[in-house]
Amino acid sequence: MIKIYNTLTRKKEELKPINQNRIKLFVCGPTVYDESHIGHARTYISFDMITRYLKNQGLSVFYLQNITDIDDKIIKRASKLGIQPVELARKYEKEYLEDMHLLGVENVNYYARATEHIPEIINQIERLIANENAYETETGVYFDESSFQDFGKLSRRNVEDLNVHRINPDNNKRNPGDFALWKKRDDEPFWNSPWGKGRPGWHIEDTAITELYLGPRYDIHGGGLDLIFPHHDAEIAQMESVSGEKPMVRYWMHTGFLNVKGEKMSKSLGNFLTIRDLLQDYDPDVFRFFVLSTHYRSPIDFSKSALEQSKNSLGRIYKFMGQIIELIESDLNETNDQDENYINKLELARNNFFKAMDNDFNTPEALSIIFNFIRDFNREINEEKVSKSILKRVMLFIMEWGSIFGFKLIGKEYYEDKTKELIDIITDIREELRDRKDWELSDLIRSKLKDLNIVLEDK
RNA sequence: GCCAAGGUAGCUUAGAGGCGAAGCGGUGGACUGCAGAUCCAUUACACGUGAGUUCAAAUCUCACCCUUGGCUCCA
Repeated sequence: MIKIYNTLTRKKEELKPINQNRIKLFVCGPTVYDESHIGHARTYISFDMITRYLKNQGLSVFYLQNITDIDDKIIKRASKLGIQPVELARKYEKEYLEDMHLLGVENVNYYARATEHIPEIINQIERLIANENAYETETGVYFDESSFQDFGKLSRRNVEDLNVHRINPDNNKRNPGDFALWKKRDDEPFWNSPWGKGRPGWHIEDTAITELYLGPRYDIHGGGLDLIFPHHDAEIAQMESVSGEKPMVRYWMHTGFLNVKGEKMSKSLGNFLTIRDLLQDYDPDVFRFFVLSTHYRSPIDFSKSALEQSKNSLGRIYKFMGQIIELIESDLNETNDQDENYINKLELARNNFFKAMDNDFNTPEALSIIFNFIRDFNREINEEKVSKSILKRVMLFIMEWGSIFGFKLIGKEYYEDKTKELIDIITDIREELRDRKDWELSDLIRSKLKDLNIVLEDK
């Protein structure tokens, strides 16, 4: 039984799909105006793991993500660079997808661009106006917060608070908390609409897209903690007003922030790190392990030393796997009289592992079970009590872990490229040999290196 | 001000009333020609502070201290 922490109820609830064993999942995608950063990576790695686990548990998942490819930031940046907004958006969308691929995020079934769903957006706004949930002003079309009783139910804010802290009141709006569905603009990229030229507001693309592909009600909606308010509250208001059905989403899932040295990562603080910067220095798997070694809802503090720790921890698992494979390829007995005992131990560990994952995807606890298991089995292996058939089962268990956490444990060497350092060591040793006038061995080294197209030229 | 999340060994993190957890790191030992890997032991008064409830509190209650975040750009 999988339990999920639902932001809406602030409780863990049993996952019950709306439709048999199918899960419809939507996660808010990025606004593609710049390179993606490691905070994005944290969120999308988390939902990738979640999707992998749901699939492992026999659920059929349709994972949809939007791409916000039109908004103020894109337009501003593009005009600064003297290029078309669409050009900028496509460039960063491409980089985003490449980054995700490198990080092993590969379970999104469909990416939906906002600009390719303008008719659906307009149609949804028209229905909101018809329902008297929205109204038109000189500057655009706005959602009327007072028309939706549950407004703010996800973030648990009340409307009065929202109105007090409004920064720039727009006098055309009925309530300060009303948000734009359609912005009337004709000096920027625009689309024609019943309200003239303009472009969509921030929140409407998601509900237009999810209504099209997932319907008015679906299972899980995810995103970063920072989207709860106002974005997800706005989505609920829009969709539940349009359809009259509720809840729009059964389970709201939010990932915690990634901080750097205890502070929020931001460009102004100078602690901003893009995925590309990160991957200059670290293996994607190491970052992935780092992310999954903290619960997805907890804040996670990024630092070089934390990544070093992750690298060593992950290395332990890779080494164990290497050892297992080596033994399976050895001439060990296929079975022995201890097998039953080990099958029981293995099953116990496996059950505990799944129990941890069932509990709101508790990857840190699941990892601690894996490490305990590895220690115990290392001990047994040292004492040479384990047969080949057991080792094969162990291998399958670790690989199952790998498939859920997103690590390819086979066919991937776990070491850094130290070629340059290695050559330095070899040439140093050869220099030592030459000093000793061991011409035979130093010539042999030179010729062996030449076979590898590495040419040494002595002065 | 309002609303959240959090403070657990040197570090990174789980746990949520009852045998002191996992990894990383440090130290010692076993194994090894040496090293590594691995194992064992050890390092640790482990639970922000002060009260309370309870046979029993890191876990529940209250108060307080501290950190971080959100409060219409945000993953």
